[in-house]
Amino acid sequence: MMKKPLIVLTGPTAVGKTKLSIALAKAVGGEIISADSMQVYKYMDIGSAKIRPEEMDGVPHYLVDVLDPADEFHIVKFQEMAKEAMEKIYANGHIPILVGGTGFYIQAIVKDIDFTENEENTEVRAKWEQYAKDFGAEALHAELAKIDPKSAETIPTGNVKRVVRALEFYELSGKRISEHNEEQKAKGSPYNFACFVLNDHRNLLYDRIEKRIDEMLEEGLVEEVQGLKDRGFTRNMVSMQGLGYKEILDYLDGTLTLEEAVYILKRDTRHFAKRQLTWFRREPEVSWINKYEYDYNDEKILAAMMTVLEDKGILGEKNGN
RNA sequence: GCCCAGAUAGCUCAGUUGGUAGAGCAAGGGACUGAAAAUCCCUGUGUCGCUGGUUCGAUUCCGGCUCUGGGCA
Repeated sequence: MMKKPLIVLTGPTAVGKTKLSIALAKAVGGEIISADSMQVYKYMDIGSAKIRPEEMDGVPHYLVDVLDPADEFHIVKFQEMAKEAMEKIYANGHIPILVGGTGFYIQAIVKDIDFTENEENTEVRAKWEQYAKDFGAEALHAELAKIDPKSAETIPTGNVKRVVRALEFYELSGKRISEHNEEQKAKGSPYNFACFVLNDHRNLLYDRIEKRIDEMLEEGLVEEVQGLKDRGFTRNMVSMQGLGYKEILDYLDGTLTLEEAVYILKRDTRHFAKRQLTWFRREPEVSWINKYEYDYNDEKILAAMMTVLEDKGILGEKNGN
């Protein structure tokens, strides 16, 4: 059976993915699935740089504006929802386009990573978190070394979050997470896919990030966060840990001045963009689209993308319809 | 005009009882498989303001100059 087509458009925050995604979808007859951990949430429009309905220009979007900020969202849920959306898009005779900056989420789809090993169990996780608090990160790490030495070697002692997950994984599934990871890494993709990473010179990207944050503030980011606070959403929720939300929340709570909050927000968004690029760099099968190589011209960029899609035969099936 | 305090990494500063220097932040690199806009790891040479002097040797001591704070007139 022929592999189904899949297009991915990613890149660091604020490079211009959203704008390009619409042009791409129109050129290819695609429908968009957001691979973004914050744009899924309702009421979080400004801070998540969510696409506005009028910007969609008729292109169907999935996984945007569908969850309540109090809802849990994580990679497994994302994968489920995204796959469901893909089925609909294929049924429509269209090509799914995954658009977003979360490399981990994209990989979960492209490689179809298997997360079915165990059910989520907050008790086990809470137990190990408490263990770390009581006895320290080193003691926790020592526990991991007992059952999964390989993971213990790879995961730094200080990264309590990942040590806890490794311990949790073993306790719930009886398997070592290091083995699970190796299996999943070895997998090929079930899709005929192309993954584009949109990028620009680092300093220009940083300029754009800062400018965009200033614009968010002008558009009413503070008011948006105040509104979320009024609705009872709190910082312990995953949604409120998003960039722009946690910092403004600190300001509203009086922990920071607005100036400090904005400084931290800009800085942490820069750090985030850098981390995103680190992730994409190690992905072997991606096509880098450096905007400066195309004179910042969307038509040229689109033409380059179309060439890749044709070479990979991704548009072939659609034309056959 | 006079007095005092500064002038050291992109920024804020520490330090060298004279043997050419180090923290935090920024910046850069990396990891990541059920919190990922999260979590974590690694990376510090710069005319020590300029200019004379003392000295084997000055960023460190002395003089002058420039600039920046603050004070007195």
